[in-house]
Amino acid sequence: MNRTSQPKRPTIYDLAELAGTSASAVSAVLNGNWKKRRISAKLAEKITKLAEEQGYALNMQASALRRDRSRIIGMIVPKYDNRYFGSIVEQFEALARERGLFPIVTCTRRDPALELEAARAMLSYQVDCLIATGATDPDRVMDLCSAAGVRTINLDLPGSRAPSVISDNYGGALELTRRVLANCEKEYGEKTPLLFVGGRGSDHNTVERVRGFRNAHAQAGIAVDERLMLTCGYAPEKAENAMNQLAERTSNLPRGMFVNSTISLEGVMHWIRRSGHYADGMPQLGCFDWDPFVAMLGDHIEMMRQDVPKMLEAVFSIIDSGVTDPTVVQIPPIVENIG
Amino acid sequence: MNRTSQPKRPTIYDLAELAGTSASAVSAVLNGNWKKRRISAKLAEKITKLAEEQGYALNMQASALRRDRSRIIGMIVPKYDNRYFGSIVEQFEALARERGLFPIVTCTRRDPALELEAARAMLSYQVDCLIATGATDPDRVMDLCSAAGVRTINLDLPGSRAPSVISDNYGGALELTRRVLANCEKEYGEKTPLLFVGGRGSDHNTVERVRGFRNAHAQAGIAVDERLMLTCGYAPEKAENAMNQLAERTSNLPRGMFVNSTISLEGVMHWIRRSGHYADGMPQLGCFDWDPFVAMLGDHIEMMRQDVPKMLEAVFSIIDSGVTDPTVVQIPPIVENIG
DNA sequence: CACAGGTGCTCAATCGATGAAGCATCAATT
DNA sequence: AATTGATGCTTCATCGATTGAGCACCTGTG
Repeated sequence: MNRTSQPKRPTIYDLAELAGTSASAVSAVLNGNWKKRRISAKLAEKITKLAEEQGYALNMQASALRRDRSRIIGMIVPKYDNRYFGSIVEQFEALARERGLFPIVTCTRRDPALELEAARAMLSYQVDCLIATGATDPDRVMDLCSAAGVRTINLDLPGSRAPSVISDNYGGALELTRRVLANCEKEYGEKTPLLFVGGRGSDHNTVERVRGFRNAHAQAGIAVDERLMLTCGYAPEKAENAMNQLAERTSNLPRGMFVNSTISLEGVMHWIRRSGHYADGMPQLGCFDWDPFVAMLGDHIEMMRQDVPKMLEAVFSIIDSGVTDPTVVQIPPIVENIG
Repeated sequence: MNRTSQPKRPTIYDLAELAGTSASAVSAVLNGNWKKRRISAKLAEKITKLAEEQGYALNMQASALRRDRSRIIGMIVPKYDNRYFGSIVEQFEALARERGLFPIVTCTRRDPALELEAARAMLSYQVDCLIATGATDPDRVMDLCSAAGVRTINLDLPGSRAPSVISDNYGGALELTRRVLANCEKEYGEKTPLLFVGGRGSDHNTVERVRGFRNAHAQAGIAVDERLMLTCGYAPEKAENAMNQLAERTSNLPRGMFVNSTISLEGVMHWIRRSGHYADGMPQLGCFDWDPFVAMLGDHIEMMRQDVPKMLEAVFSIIDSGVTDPTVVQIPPIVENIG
């Protein structure tokens, strides 16, 4: 197949020698602007064929070093363990490739230190632009990048010094809370405050969702029970612990719950099964995020699905338009119908 | 913060000028081998401080161009829409970083053309090694890479010309089938063949799982019903269509099912809900893959969880040991207990 | 016949980091 | 005084691709 199985990959100089021409001609042909550089179609064809035969692959390090732009676009993402971030990454890669950009994505496990380290690594790889998804400290990431002259865009969680694309957390939470409250009233015939569980009290999304949650209660004429506000973090174990502690404090468990992510829901559901509470009937649930199997868990659960395609379109239209001021684009999430 | 907000990022030459020294001294200090190069601690400290102040970040393109190895390790992965691939990627990134490698991952959406394009792109970025996860055509990827002198390791699906790490699909399927058959017998009091749904008839994993499925039937003294072997692809819609067509062909639907992935299970569950079949009672299910919410769907479902941590340890021990011959390492999957 | 303008290429500098080779300087030894 | 051997640096070529500048050669026009 390949001649004498070269250990080294061929360069434009190797091809030039084989074709009896110069490296600059080869370069011009292979990066497509041979017409501008007035190379004959005959030579172009010869070089193209040779490149194919030799299994030539452009050395992007060399190419990116020479050009001003690297055509690499980076994204940091907290986790790969749910459909929301999974589809963000898939969509990001697809849209990046459509634009001829090379996407590199790295997962920071919700660890602020890893977040900065990852951002630094991306800068070393000369990314033209960095998308910080769900960053715990978007502004520090932004500082790092702006010092290097690299644009940032925040996704999922907003920052204060770069453009951000986020869900309409307030509106989504308002609607989701309304629905769960309505389900409770329909099911149990009484107005009763919901539990709020999951998320960090310090993060913008949680703050906004809590606001929507409170306003929906106010509009329904229901007083929020402050003991039922559990912003304990997103991880399943944290949600489960919070539920355990709640159950120790009170015998009067809530009839309905607002769960702040599928990943927190995992802990809540696990607790419900393990603890034996709600053995007489599941609570009415609302989940801010979507998962196909959660949708099959029963008809007592409502979901808000964040509109990932629209969010990423917004991100790329910011990139394309060159906006850099800290505007916040809010994308309404979608009420997901069961089944 | 940063002086006059330079649009260009500082290079070792900029730092050298500021420090009144040479670029090679700066380079030696910043990449840590200044002791070998006999740079004084005093100068080293001065340069380090200056680098920090100026927000210096190494240009990896330049660095990688100069060195022989890029310290980049690539992975291609079919999808991000399930926990299996999600945890593979997370684990991969963690282990790569532990070794001082920079992981780049790209998702190929089960598209053979995109798979090759992605592999080519990775080669352009001079990856030292490429992990092909669940590749539809691992040997083509291998050919591309070996022409460029880059090692490949297959993960999840084996190839014939590079080392592979896969689950023990035969053993896992044998055990899973046994369990579902036993559940059926316990529940319905009769021996009855299961349905097999999902996966591609051409892929190694599916072939092996079918083999385990058949042998478990044989060992239980049950004849496999050939009309119930639906290797229709992995996508939810494909599984759903296959179920629809099956239901049109027969009125006698199976009492138990072997579903070849969570993603196929999504389609099967959707069909069960929509179609109204099984309204009188869910079938006994077995799923080759794990998802926390599936585990909560009920007690009529068994799961085999692929042992991702062990699989990735195996991958990196192959990398570390330098093995390149086409050995296949099989990692037993884990029976996941409900709840 | 001179000269403009086009065609088809080559030369050489450049991007930033690296490291082998080499050059001072100084202290210790013969 | 001459030699050896550290010590502490600098110089320069190099990695592979890109691109402005420039060199031959050819065709057509006045």
